[in-house]
Amino acid sequence: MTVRSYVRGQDIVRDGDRPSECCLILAGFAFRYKLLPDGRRQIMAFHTPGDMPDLQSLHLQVTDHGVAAMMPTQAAFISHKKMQVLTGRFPGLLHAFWRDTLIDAAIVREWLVGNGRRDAHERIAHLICEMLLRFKGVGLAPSDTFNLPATQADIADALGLSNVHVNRVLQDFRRDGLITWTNYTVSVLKWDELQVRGTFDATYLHQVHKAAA
Amino acid sequence: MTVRSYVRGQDIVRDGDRPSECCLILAGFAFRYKLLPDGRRQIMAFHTPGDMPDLQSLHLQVTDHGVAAMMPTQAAFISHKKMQVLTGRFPGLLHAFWRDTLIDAAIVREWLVGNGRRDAHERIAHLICEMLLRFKGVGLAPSDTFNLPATQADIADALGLSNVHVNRVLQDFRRDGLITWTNYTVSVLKWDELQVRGTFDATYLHQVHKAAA
DNA sequence: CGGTTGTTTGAGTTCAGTCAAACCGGGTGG
DNA sequence: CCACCCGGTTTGACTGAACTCAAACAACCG
Repeated sequence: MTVRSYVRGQDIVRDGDRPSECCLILAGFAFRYKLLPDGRRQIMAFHTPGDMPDLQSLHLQVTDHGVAAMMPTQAAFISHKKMQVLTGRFPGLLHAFWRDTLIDAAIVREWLVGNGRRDAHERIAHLICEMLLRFKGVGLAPSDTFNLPATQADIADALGLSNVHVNRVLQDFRRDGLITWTNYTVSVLKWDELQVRGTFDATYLHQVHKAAA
Repeated sequence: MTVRSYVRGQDIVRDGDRPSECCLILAGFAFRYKLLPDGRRQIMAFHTPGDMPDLQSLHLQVTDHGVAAMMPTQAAFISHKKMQVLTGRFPGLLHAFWRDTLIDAAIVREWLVGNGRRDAHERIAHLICEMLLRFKGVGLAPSDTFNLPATQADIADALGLSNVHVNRVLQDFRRDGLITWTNYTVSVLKWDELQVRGTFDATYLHQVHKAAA
């Protein structure tokens, strides 16, 4: 097992690789993304410490998307061989990993709904709701405030919008007193209303402890 | 194990259920979908005979989306208990199921890219490319022609477009001699050009036999 | 032969994109 | 210590892809 460090923007896993190890985020923030030939980018997930964004490499030879750091980030790498030994010995672990990839997929599906059928305001409200609950679940948002090292352009690429439009929607939400969002720090001021604006329903997160919010 | 029959539009798995069994499509066609409170719909996957759209229910208590029949369809239901016995006895099966859910997720991610960053022409071209390769893989498109029991409104709900716009794009593709699409039968006439128009790259399908096309 | 479902066409609208410039704060080097 | 730069945010003006609404058309079916 090796640990490596990354700076903002650096690839942790490269699209097209054939990894022989899985990575575990130890500290920092990462996202998964795909690029179209002409440079358009779609971000498909945000990852916090404790996540293993790369579990699929255990079964799928070639990686079909990249993982990049959003800020100084440390990741541990565990060889597939060792993973197999571990899961062979502790079948519970195997099911936990599988479950993890299933929740991951559930979140991507919800994003698909957003990019397909929600308008810009709904998408952004929904994303904030999701972040807050997920971050609460892992202790990254003890109050209704959390740190999110994403630029407005990153948010745009996650939600299929332009950075300009993200900016305008955020201003609307600020004007309406729903949130504050400065300096990579997000605070949710009116949770209930934000949920409504985002047509948010937390079922898809499959959280065991229904985090109160 | 029980077998049930469904008509077009009927739910095979209902959103919000707590299933105690997994379903296997035996014949027909199905899709997975979510509805927003006001009725907007997002289709998240199409399924052919042999697929198990519901594998996630093995690990996630409550279903976060529906599965519905696109035409007269038969599905077999296998209890979770039996699934556990099977996978316990044949660990290879367990990994095959996991792998299947991973590919499923990879396809959803690619759809996310489409709905987020591809325009209408690209989305539709991409979907046709994907369908052709997947259907070839399971013998449903021996030539470059296949049956797809989806209305233009279904396609619209899969791609985050309006039915009217889908119609207009299809006319463009027909005019350019890329495809024909009548009576639920799709033929790809210019595979190479269609791939270009859809910025299609088959990596994400993780097909073992690189299906020639 | 009506009724129903799906496709096609036309006209007008809008949400979000593009382009371009101004602004702002933090870091750096002269 | 300040001028400059750079990444990120904000603002304004204009554009356009895709949507909505509404009606016509076509095919199928009982």
